[in-house]
Amino acid sequence: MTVTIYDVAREANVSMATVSRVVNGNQNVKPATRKKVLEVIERLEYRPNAVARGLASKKTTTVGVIIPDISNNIYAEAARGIEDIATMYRYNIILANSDQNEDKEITLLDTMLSKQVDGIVMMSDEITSNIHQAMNHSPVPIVLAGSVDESNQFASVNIDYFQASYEAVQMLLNNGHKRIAFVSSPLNNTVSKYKLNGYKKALTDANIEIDEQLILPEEGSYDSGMEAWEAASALEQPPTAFFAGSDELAIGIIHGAQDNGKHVPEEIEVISFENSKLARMVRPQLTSVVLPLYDIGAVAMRLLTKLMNKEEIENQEIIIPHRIEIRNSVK
Amino acid sequence: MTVTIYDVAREANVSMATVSRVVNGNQNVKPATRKKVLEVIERLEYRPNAVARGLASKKTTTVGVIIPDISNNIYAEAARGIEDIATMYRYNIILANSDQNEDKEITLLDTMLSKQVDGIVMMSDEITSNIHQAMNHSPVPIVLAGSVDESNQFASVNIDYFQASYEAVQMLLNNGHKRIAFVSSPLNNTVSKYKLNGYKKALTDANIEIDEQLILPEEGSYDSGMEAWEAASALEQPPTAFFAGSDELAIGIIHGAQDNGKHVPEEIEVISFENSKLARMVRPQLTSVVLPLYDIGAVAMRLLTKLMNKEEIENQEIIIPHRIEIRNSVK
DNA sequence: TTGAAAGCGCTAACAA
DNA sequence: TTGTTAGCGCTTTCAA
Repeated sequence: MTVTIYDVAREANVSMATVSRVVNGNQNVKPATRKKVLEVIERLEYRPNAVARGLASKKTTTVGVIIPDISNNIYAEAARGIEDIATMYRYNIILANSDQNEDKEITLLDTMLSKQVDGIVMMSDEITSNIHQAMNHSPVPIVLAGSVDESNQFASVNIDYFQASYEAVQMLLNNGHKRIAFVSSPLNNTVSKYKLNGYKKALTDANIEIDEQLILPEEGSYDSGMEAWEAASALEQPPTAFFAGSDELAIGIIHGAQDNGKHVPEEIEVISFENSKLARMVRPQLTSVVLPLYDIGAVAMRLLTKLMNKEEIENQEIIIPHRIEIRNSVK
Repeated sequence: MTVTIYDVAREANVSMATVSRVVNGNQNVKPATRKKVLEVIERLEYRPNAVARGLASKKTTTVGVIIPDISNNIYAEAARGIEDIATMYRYNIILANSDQNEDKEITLLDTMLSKQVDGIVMMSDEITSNIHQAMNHSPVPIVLAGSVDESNQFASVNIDYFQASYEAVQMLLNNGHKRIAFVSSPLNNTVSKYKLNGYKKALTDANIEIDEQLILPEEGSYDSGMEAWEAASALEQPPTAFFAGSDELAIGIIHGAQDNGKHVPEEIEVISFENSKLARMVRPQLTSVVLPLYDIGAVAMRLLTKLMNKEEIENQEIIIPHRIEIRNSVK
């Protein structure tokens, strides 16, 4: 029913090997033969079976992508970067959501390997030792995107979260703030930990004592931003500025403040860490560290192609540059 | 190097057929044999090769997902619904972005079929006749999610866009508005066309003449929402209410109005069509038709599993219920 | 309950 | 430049 390479060979009066050659663009085929084969392929509407090809060649030209949650813009943006570069290099992507769950991440790694992917791009908030081990067992290369592995063993693409946070907090410090709140995801998230360290270092360098009450680990959602504002404003000495770990958090904080009659940035200043398109969709618009998610995904995928190709890599832990986009939530 | 079913068979002193049976949960295996095989599998860390299995069984347990753009929240939400149900039924997903481009959509269909997916979920703004034809050539089932095919030939999952729009505009009408603007994506988008028809019908039923100047086809982005506001407010008789095709558009319109000193909803009322999490992240919060993207994706995938399973389907054009979420952008 | 054997559709030596 | 021939790792009759 389905037409196979064998049907084409018969119709064109050549061997399957020759058909295979023309399909794969092998130059060792006489132009006349190629033409004849191509005609038959078109006439029969022959479509090579990638599964059979994968079995024979041990390459599937598909890569696995494990991310926490595609419906979260942060990851979706990265996924787009990954897919664009994958397409550019003629790979397809098997995409799966892990919900940040260690068991799922490990199961997913296993599933993808059983599907014989040629490589994997992974985004994970915390590379636990179990995941570590699973990754080490992989016969194909894996690169971490926007995820840091503290053992520094795996290929990865990130920005310098510590330094970026340091600069963000410094901006607030330069505006005279002494009480700056840190609002970010739970601290088992490795990236958040780096952000916190940057925050602390900036304060310490400015000779400001760290007040644990101002460190508010939240979920990253809009609502938890509002909650963070409430918790912070209830303090005896409330903060006058916020360093938010994401745009949603920042918007939640700003709305929390505004709903209570506070003006941003006149009374409360807020700096975010993400710079998604949301940053421009609030009043005041968000001043934010730009986290180049698309680029992180794209560079990670590009790195993976090199690894799959067994090219020599000078440095497999890539740090891409960051900057701060100045808008109106900071004076 | 990699361990195969053959290695397991040898180690366990059984035939490959028996190993295959235990791996596939076939009941015709003596418990003792099963136990022995399972032990060897564990000891050897045997992982079945899904590609070989796919070639032999002609099933890959993977489905293709073609969507316009994963970095757009609308599609990402649907993708999550698709993936969740796929996972539930033990399918993996090959995800690709089409950017609404007909050529890409057709190429993608072809690529996925060559990878031998067992089925396809597709989201597309316009099912052109070329796509139509490509879909008809598919040996595996395809279901459209949140996409309407005007020929009514394919399985699909949608809400009643016409009726939902009718109700939204009616809500504005009931508040006394006579000049209501329609702002939505370009009208080659089939869904937008239905929305426009709902809008027109509501006006006509209220004996209000349709003013083409109030129909503003935009891109769907925040910026084009702002532009729509500007264009509309520059009219001799500007609209007093807006029906926006997406949350971003609605927010752009609201900010456009607010930046020019207008109050929403006191002076300008806006109703949206989407109800993403953005709807709550503006002031005033958006009153919006809820477009249940996650559900659309989930139901589409569920339908696909039935089709792949060759189950009898009573109705392959599913319309799921919609409602309007009342918030504060409408009085 | 188990095994033997024939493919699934293709690639990749190797030979000619 | 082309063809022959083994596989790739598994499923699936068919027999035993």
